[in-house]
Amino acid sequence: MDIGSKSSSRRARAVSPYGAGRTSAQRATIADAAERMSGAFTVEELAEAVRREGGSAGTATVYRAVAAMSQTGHLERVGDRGGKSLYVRCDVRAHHHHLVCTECGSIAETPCPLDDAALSAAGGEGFVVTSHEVTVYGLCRTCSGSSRPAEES
Amino acid sequence: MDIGSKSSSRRARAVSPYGAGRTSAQRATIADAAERMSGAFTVEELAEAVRREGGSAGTATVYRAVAAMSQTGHLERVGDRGGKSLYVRCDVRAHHHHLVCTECGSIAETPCPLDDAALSAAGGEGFVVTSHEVTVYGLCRTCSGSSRPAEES
DNA sequence: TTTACTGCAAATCCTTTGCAGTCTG
DNA sequence: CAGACTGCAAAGGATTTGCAGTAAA
Repeated sequence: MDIGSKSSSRRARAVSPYGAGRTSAQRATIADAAERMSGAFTVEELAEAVRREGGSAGTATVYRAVAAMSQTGHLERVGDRGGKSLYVRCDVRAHHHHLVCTECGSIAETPCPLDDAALSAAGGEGFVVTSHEVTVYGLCRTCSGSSRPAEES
Repeated sequence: MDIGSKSSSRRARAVSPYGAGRTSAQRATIADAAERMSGAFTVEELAEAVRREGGSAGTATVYRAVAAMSQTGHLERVGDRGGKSLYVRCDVRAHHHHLVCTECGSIAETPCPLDDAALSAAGGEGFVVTSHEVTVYGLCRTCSGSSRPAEES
């Protein structure tokens, strides 16, 4: 999100493997770690994963890498957990959205359920739709199977 | 959002006028100011609006009021601008989503473009859909009229 | 050689919290 | 009266930034 400084994803030159301008060991390891993460993760968790993989990267570096990868679409921010931003790795190629399990936090991709007609209809008269975001919350297969679907504050 | 500390919008008892437990002058003024805000606003902007209306309310109070109103659905967080959370006043009664103008930041409501079928289809096998969020970005009537409709997702 | 990327630590700064006093119900 | 709500100021804590050093191109 971040309204006001909307993403205008103009792409002029081919992006580097991981969205970075240069290929440093850290950026590569960070991208790799992100690739292996299952579900959503915080920057902090990603940093831990990097170290676990044997790499080293300061907090600032991870933050900067995440920012870079978010800009190229390799990563996407999908909300927050306890004040920390949550990100998920994305398949840059296809337009898709996310299924978020409110029980365990796992995230899965889902094809876009909206077509152009639905979108322009949503926009209505005078509103030019340029992009959209859809997030579906619920219980993943695992969570819906074992825990009671109860839920009430 | 805030995955992990879900939102279960089940309401048990009738809510007070503005979602507060008690009706203090501040809460009333804050709710009023929110009512008058056009588009999205930050807590800080809401506080300014309150003072402009002649009321007084400390920052902490406004934050607490916003939190309370968010919980009752009178306010909804719709992203952030420069690190500050953005909120919009909502019509509590109907299920709807938001149209966000990426040019001026104004926000409008739009009916939900998804039906149950589309939702369960999105969830697919094993995922139990409990709620969802849709945000449509584009240019509002005003902005699309005067500025070039460039940009593509 | 140029300059993007790193790291560390200091700095930012939005948001939350502790507490004592005030006011609603 | 009980306990919600306020305000002020002091945390709290995620994210950013300055700077000098290192390495990719």
